[in-house]
Amino acid sequence: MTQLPLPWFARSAASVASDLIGCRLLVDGVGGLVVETEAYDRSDPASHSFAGPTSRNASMFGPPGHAYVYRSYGLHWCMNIVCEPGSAVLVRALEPMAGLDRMRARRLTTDPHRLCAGPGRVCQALAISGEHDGRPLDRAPFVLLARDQPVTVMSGSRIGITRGVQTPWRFLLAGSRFVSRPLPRGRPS
DNA sequence: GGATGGATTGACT
DNA sequence: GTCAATCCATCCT
Repeated sequence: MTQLPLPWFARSAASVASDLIGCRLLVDGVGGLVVETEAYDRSDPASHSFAGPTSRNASMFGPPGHAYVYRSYGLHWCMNIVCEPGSAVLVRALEPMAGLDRMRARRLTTDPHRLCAGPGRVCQALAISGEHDGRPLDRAPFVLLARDQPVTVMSGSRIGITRGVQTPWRFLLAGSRFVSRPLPRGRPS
């Protein structure tokens, strides 16, 4: 079990997003396998960083390997991991592995496939909020471990955006039933 | 100063 | 399938 060092994130978000599939993310001992991510970068019209730094997205322009946590639709939290400046990877789904009891209590559901399937659900299950914005992923309460076995990564179009729709920067663990939505039938985009 | 819409989710028809 | 919840950046007047 190897903790990913912060410089590991100092490269393109798409590259990090693909390599994060199969890694393990824990917050205070609660978490699991990363099975779904999306990449966003400075040149991407769908990205919060597209129009430059603001108070909300300041962490996206901070050091790599730190969290960028923002509020979505006024009520949910979404967690990203910062890569090269102005780019980040959105953590969209985990396969629950540790702290299932705490996840169930926070999420008010017992279905293991609904505990961490979606960016808002991941943050609720792991109790991630604005307090974690800007904090480094190599220190408590975070633990982020490298893959301990090889994985097959699939890619497709990102979810819930209106611009940059064609960019295939959503990454999934092949065959996982813990993703927020399956890839469309047929050839991946 | 006000209106609009979003990297979402859960409840409901 | 539709809709409301509700924060904040952006765009308009």
